[in-house]
Amino acid sequence: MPAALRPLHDGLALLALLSDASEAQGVSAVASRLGWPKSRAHRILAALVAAGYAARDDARRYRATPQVLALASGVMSRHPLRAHALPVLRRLCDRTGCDATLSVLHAGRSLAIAVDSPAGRPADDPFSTLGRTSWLHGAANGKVLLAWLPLAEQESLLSTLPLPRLTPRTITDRRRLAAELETVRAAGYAVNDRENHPAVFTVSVPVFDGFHRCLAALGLSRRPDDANALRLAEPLKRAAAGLTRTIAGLPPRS
Amino acid sequence: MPAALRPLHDGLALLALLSDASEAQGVSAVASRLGWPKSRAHRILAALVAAGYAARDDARRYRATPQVLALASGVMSRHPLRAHALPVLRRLCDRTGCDATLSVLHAGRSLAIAVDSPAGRPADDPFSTLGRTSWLHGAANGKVLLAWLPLAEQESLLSTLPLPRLTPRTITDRRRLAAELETVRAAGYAVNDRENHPAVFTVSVPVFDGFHRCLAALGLSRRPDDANALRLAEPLKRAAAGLTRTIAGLPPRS
DNA sequence: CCACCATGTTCCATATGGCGGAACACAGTC
DNA sequence: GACTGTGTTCCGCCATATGGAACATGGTGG
Repeated sequence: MPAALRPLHDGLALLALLSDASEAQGVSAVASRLGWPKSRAHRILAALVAAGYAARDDARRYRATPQVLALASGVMSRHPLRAHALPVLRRLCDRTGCDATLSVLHAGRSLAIAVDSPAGRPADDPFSTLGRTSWLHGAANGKVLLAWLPLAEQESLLSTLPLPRLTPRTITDRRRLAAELETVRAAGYAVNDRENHPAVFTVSVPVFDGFHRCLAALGLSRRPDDANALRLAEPLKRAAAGLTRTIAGLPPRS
Repeated sequence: MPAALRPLHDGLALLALLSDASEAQGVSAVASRLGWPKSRAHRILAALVAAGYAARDDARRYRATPQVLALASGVMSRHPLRAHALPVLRRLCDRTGCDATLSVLHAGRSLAIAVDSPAGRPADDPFSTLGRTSWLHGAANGKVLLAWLPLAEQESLLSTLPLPRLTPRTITDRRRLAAELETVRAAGYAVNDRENHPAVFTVSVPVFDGFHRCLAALGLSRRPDDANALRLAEPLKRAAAGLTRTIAGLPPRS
């Protein structure tokens, strides 16, 4: 039953494209990227502008307006995990000098719902951006989310997910990935050493709810040099345990 | 030329509604809030779910998913002002113990594009949420944005904006508001003393680009008790001046 | 200077697919 | 068991999205 409410579907796709694009996009660029006829791209861009979610440059190129933030504000302020995690992230990255990211599983990817970086420095880790998603097999947070997933879902994901090679070190073999997840579960934390970006090393631990279901993954990222997993893993585990304790009393949330 | 691309328009409206709503909404609730027939609400909700931006509860009620964050991530990470402002916000709120908010003018409202609160405490100010918008006449940031607007636009806004009473102290008279803006320009900062929310006191200063155009407003919020505007205004002014200096070399941005 | 290409915009006959009222199903309540 | 509130499905009508082609526009290079 595809092709339902096509204007809506297309509009959201276009908005996502604009949001992702680093530069303003023209009608033709949009049309070719999405495989649309120009007239459609034009029509939908005009509608997005009319709705205030996109703006047209002097050069007739389009970008997303800050109004899209309004769409996200509710989710950001309302998510209970996020609210409780923010102070924890702050302390973690101030103490370790790393970028801290809290991610949840969404649509087969790892989605960052809370982020912080050390005082006085913008985020280093290119994946440490609110709302940014990563491949599960490449990111430490992704491995954690995968490792503590109920078996049925884990197997289903493991067999259907594509495992593209993101860097030379990415795990692209399903058997090796399964073995890695075993290791992760045993150790209680996951490591990503330049497996999804050549300049990022991450350690991640799970955050549970009251029923020991893994709700999220909490990760610390730094440059790969002299990285010492254990040094990061211990404070991380303690922080996650604290979060788990705080969350345990709260109602669950998708 | 209204009523163009209605499914898109409606879908965005619905998504905004879901995002704003504090609780999950049922089909009927949505329909009545937007004045739609139930069938339309149902159809569009289904489409949003199919697109992954909404999720259906066990109780058949709908909420926005974290995927909407993905729409905002680009805008957040790409906005140059925001990137440079984040460390400044961090220092400000750690030193003063207040919530810090950077806002821009968007569609006749003040829109928060960067936010921070002191370490170890969630945000106090209910308006200190990324993407949240406020009335220009009630918020300190809004007054600043209004006060340094080019005269033509300022007058146009001043004469068209409704000035609803938000608290007993809100300025609802256009003449008084104009006088207040005069004062703000003269002082170099704006104050909002429970004019917006009974428990919020805010001081705000402008951030300029290289041509002395006011790009944004930088505000500090705290509880109204023992608030001392001058104590906050001075460090604020210094921080904003620093930001202005940093920004001056950067290309302008809507 | 003009031919050229790529881009943005407008137009239009067609039929796709959104439309909403009404009928249906399902709970929970008095 | 009648009732009121949900959410869901159905269907004939016709609004309106569709995309190709024609029309602008403007920058580039021969």
